[in-house]
Amino acid sequence: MIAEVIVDVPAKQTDRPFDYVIPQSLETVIQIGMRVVVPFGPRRIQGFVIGIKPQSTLNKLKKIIEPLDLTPVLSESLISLGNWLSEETLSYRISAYQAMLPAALKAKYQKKLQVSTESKHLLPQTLQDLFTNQDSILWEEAKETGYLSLLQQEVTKGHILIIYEVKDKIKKKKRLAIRSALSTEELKAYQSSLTPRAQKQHDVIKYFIANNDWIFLTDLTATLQISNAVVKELVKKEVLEESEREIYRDPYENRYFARTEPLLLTNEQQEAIDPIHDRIAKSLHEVFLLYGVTGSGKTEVYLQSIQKVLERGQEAICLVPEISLTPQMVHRFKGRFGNQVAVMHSGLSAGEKYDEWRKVQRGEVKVVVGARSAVFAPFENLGLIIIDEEHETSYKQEENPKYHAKDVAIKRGKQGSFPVILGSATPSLESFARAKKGVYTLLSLPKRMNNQDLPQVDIVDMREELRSGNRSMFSSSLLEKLQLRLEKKEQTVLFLNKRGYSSFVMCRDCGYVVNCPNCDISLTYHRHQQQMKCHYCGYEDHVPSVCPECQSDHIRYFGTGTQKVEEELHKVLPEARVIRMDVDTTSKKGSHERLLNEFQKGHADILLGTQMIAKGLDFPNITLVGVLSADTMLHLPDFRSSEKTFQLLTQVSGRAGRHQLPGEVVIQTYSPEHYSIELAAEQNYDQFYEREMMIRKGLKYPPFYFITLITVSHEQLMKALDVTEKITTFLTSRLTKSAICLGPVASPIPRINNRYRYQCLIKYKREPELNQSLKKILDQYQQEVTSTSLKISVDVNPFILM
DNA sequence: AGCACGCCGACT
DNA sequence: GTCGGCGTGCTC
Repeated sequence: MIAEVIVDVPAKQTDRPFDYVIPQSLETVIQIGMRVVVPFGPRRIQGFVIGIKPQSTLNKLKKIIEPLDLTPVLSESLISLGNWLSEETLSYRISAYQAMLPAALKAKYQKKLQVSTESKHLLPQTLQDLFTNQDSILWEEAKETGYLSLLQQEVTKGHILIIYEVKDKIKKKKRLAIRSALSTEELKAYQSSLTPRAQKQHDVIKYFIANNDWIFLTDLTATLQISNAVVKELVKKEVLEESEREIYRDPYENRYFARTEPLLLTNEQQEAIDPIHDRIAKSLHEVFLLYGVTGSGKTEVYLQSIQKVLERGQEAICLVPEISLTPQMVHRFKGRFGNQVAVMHSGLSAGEKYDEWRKVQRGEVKVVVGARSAVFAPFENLGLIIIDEEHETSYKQEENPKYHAKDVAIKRGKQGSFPVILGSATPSLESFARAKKGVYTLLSLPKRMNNQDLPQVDIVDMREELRSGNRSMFSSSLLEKLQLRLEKKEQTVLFLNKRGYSSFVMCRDCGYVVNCPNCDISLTYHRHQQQMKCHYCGYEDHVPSVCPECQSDHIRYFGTGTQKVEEELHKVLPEARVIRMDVDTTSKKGSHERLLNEFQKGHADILLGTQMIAKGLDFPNITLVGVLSADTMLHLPDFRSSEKTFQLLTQVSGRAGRHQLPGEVVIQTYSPEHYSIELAAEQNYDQFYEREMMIRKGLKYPPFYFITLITVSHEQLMKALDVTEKITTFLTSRLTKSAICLGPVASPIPRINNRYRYQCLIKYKREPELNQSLKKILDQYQQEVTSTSLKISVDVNPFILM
């Protein structure tokens, strides 16, 4: 039989199946969806079997070397989903398949030089020394010895072989398990033959007479209070046998989740859930937009919908944005569905991710809660996909394949004929517009659960503060309220919006800003290392003490980091206990949850943080939320900046007063009259939607138009510009009249790592030929892409326009 | 992506 | 006359 294999070479020319003979011995083993090792040119590489057929049109085929899996890692439906994904995102099929699997399944390649014992003595002395203790050395190491040409001579003589190894990236975690090697009768006989002094052995035998199953060595020694030696001795005597047993790493091991029962739904929740339950029962595909204000009980709707799916013997996926940020969410799912839940998020190690994935693959769990890539969970009988906080940008992957989890979810929903729920308090304009058009079904939860009032929001004009002589980062109003909370022993959350607002070094005399020499952006100041770093290429430099332009020593850093805010806080409120949450304090595993726990227990008065504290916090004692700089991302070159600002502010404000105590919110801003800030303060989504839609319509942006962004980069500015120009001309000629092709324009970051970047932005309504045209472009420049430094990136529905 | 093959300049 | 530079094209 012949296998069609997609090989692990992400390139245009290899983005198609290659035929291989399945050797007789593997005919019953090799299945569609398995990873295999195949010879490819002189190398050995990994590939995916995507088809099996009796014959090939070619006649001199190579053989599959070996399978890498015992069971397929991709089902046929996931393979076709992968093909769709590569088609939609214009990426390679191999990249699409790999994006659907845990990283642990990506192959690791090693090139080695190997010498056989017979030919070892034939080598020149210098080379023999290299192989004294080993039969092979890594190619990389060989390069460093400087004997590479000498070694290559031996390769041609046939004394040394070049071998290519394909390995899995991680090892399976194993533990030693023990069981009896004898029958119960034999054990009893052995027991009676023991001397009375061998008490411990006696205990072990007694245990195995009662239990003849496998037990982990560690568990056995712990329960019987014995040492390993006792067991090892019995293994040696062949009374017991041992075996390496594969185990799962459970990130939530030893954690207790209080069991919860379905809550009684409010009338509104019931009305929202009815149509969902109906489509689940009828196995109908439909997309629901669940639009519910913060605290309206969306999660309970999710949980009870999943319940329904499980009762029908189907499985469900719930996507949440970066789940490690919301341990509370995990608690709710584990509490309701116990060990039927697998959790997948970026906080897990590669091994843990792999283990969670395998629980799904083996059918040991029925529910997955996870970040973006969990949308590919290998369930075979899916009944529901939920996307919580559907407006979140983290659902879009910025690397190839540049997919949006929402599109994948809907595709799977259509294929499997089941509903998809998109939930948000601040839906993306795209989704809300679709709901209004009837493409999605709108379900609303307009009221908070306990009818709590929305918090009182104050907008503080920081320009006024400055005029009245307050140069600190806290307005007098915020400071006053902070003091009041300290007295009343209530908690405050301070939110610093850092995105698009990094600390940079500027000369106060001449305005010189320290820039990266390779990229056209300013270097970011890193306080703890006293260094300047470029976030795009990694360039590092010292902080200058005098201005390189005008020699003035009035050069200092600008921008507000959480550390600086913390210092200021200590100055003005020395008695306040502050917990700071940012990338520095949460980089260690589990530290995120630990800090939140401390805050919840009341070990601090103020929680100070960035983006990451905007979601999921639901603590009864928080009565004040302060937003230190509401408008920093309003001025980014992004047509979604108003939308993002509105969503973020609404989100943050929702943190206050979720329980008995009423909440207050202070928003500090330099543009208090901006509609996204004013309307976020009122929590007025509907009016924001209307305003923003008007603007989008005028500017021909989504949801009125689709957009696709092409970015061309090259070491030479002229080349990048020239190619972009040609692409723009080509596209303009092939698109319909209603499409707009903007370009070539310099990218908002015109140079990264010494590569100049130009873009072409396409806005269109309906362009069925677009994908075809884009493929043509990629084909056209394929040669230049491989031979010169030209790079062309295509992003269909981009979220970042840089 | 790698790697071999192949055609030109700088050395023993 | 050979070593090694990297342009070109292929990998079942």
